[in-house]
Amino acid sequence: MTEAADLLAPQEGKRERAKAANREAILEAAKKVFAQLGYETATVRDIIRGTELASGTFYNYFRSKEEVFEALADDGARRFRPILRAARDQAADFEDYIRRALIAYFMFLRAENQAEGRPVSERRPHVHADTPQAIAVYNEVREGIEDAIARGVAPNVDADYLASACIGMAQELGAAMLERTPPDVEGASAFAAAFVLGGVAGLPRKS
Amino acid sequence: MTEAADLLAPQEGKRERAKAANREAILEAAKKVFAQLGYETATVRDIIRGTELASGTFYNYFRSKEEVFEALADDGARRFRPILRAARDQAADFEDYIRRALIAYFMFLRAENQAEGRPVSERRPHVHADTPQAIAVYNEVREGIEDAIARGVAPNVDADYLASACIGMAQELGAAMLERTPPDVEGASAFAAAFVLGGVAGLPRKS
Amino acid sequence: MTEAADLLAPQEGKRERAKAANREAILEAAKKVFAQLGYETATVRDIIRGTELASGTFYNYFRSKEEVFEALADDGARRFRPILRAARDQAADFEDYIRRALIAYFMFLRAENQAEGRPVSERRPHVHADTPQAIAVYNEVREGIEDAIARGVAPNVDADYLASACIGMAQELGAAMLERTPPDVEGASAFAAAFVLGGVAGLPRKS
Amino acid sequence: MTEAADLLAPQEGKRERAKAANREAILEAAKKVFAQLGYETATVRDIIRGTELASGTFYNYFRSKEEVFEALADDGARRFRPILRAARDQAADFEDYIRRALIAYFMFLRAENQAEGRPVSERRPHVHADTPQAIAVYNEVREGIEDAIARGVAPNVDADYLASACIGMAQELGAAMLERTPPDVEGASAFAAAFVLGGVAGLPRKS
DNA sequence: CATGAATGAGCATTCATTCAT
DNA sequence: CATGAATGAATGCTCATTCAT
Repeated sequence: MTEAADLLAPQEGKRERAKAANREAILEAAKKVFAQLGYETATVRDIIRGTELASGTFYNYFRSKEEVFEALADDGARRFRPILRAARDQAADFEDYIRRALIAYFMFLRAENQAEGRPVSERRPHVHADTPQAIAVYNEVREGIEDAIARGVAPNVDADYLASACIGMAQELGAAMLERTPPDVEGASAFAAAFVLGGVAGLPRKS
Repeated sequence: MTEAADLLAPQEGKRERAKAANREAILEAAKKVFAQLGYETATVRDIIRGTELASGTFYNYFRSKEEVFEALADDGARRFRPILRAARDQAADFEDYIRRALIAYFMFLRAENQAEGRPVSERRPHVHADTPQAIAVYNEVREGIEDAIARGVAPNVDADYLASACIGMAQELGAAMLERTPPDVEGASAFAAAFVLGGVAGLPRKS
Repeated sequence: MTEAADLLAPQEGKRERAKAANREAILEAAKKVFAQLGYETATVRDIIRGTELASGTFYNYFRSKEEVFEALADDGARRFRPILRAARDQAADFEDYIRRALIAYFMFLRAENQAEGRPVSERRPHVHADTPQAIAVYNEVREGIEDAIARGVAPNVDADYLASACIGMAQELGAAMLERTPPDVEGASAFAAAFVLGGVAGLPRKS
Repeated sequence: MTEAADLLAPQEGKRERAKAANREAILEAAKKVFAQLGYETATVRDIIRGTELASGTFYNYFRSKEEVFEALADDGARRFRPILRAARDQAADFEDYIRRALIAYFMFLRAENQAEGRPVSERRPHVHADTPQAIAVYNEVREGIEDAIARGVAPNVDADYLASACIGMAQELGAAMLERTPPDVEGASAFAAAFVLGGVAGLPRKS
């Protein structure tokens, strides 16, 4: 506000830096907590317990658990969208697009989960990842597929069903991939692409 | 309650029958409650509220919410397994098996969910069905597929990946199906079968 | 429910008795707490701290602080109304009615507050009693006065103003009375009656 | 910090003026907030939100919510006392004094509350105004009455009771007046004066 | 065995107050 | 002095679970 002060004071911004760091700390903690406990089970207290902050401080940054969740989802979407977009732009044809998209997806998945995942043996067996990023990516991919069909670059099949099928497959395959050490993005991508392309080929065209 | 039985049955077994009836009532209520509220959101109180029993009585039958959940899952599995088994036994070949299994799966899904579903618009978008039965069936199907590959009736591909892919696809497709009114088991089954069979055909054989 | 058992079991009802006792304990504690701290300042925890019950137990009896408050107010009203009614029915004329009503009011006040009042030296100086009973009685009295004017037994003056004036006077006078030891109901009643009757006599009649 | 500047200081006083302005801003905001929310419900945050200052700044001027409240009360008293004093000095006799004092009181009340009042329908029915000024005036008036009796210009009645009666009446009548639009100071004053004078006339003299 | 009141840990959230900047 | 982020105690309330009846 006072410019004179600004000139003298490069140390101004310490507060801003702390603020950003705290926000990041909360998001980081929330990411872990959501991954380990799931959205419903996770509590705001679990999240702040994962930081060095006090309970009230959480509310200086987010108004609720829901809001952190959305911030995280936005973040995931923001980072994944351009990747998927690039895949689409560079793709020669539908087959190429599928291949690129799947590689992008599995790479993203590995990147996001390299930190630490849910303990291998779940309490709730095999209920799907409801982490914010997963959901964001989920939606992104679904749109991509529906869009491809709408634009006619993909065969004219039931778009909703196809998107669901691909998404479900990729999601579950992703989980399987992540359980291998190291997660073989290559193998999973190749498998998924072949499966989808073969699958689409076998599908009945819509009237 | 069942008068005929009462007539035949001096009073012996009255307790047993009451016990069984109570247990059944709890399971029935739990099924509805899980379907409507989801596992996490549902409370033990929600469940007993769905019966005519007192809260404490719940604990004479189950030690916790988790335990009812598992009982329900076991129940689902117990009822689905023979159906799947029959599909396998009657199947002429792999293609036929897949078709039958998928039809069985989607029919089971519809049957389980026809009662009353979660309000259409979820709070958390597209987090998977976490009803006990779905999970049970999930595992059943996975075993079926892995078994088929192991027995050589299915092409020699990565079993884990294939099972995951099929399961994920079927699960998500099932969700999409249930959102159509009425749920078209036929369409979904046909779609899924074509997709899987095409997909398998496109898959690289393992060395 | 089982009548036979009922016959055998005079000890049945232990639970009911405990329940009633607890309810009473909460009301009793709430009465003290509201009197000492005021409605706003008082917390549910303050109330249960005044009993031997656990925090959650409060909610088996009342849904909120507001609800205890109302129960207390209802209670006060229920006990005061017949007294006031009797005063009215037995009164020979308006003067007699006022006298009786005021005596009834001050007696009720003494009875309610004989237990223990707010510490003489308040933190918030002289903000009026917002105890449930006081409010209940307040409303009762106001209605009595307005009714008397409406029925023509009282001089035709501004009813709203008169009720307010009487109420305010009685309230404050009551507080003053309670600070004398022992509270002289007689003196206060006589003073108040004379004041009101003289006051009414001096009032301008409405057109 | 700049003491030197202060000593030399053409610009001297800038700080003081800012300080005074801030203090005033807080008091002004507090007045509104207390009037709208009531003392208990109002929070320090509500108050500073009504200024352009930062939360911490509040504590450079007042140590707590309680302290602002008292400052406001002092302020009210400081402004009302001379008015009441003037009424006394100009009064020809006791009757005149009462009349003038009540007019002064109701005018002051209207002036203080003309800005914006609490929403008409209170949550808690008819708990008295707990604004600081009202309390200050309350005390001022009480002293005035007790003083008058002590000085013998008023009839020799129970001073404590008379003060209480008048105060209570005026307070409640004031509330009733404020609920009329526009608040008729004239009518209320006339009513109150007639009531009090008549009332006093009817009172038993002390031995 | 059924009952349902009691329990108390736990949760989300608010708020007065402090203190580094 | 002003600032506003951090703090953590306190609050209302829920809920799984226990246990006397």
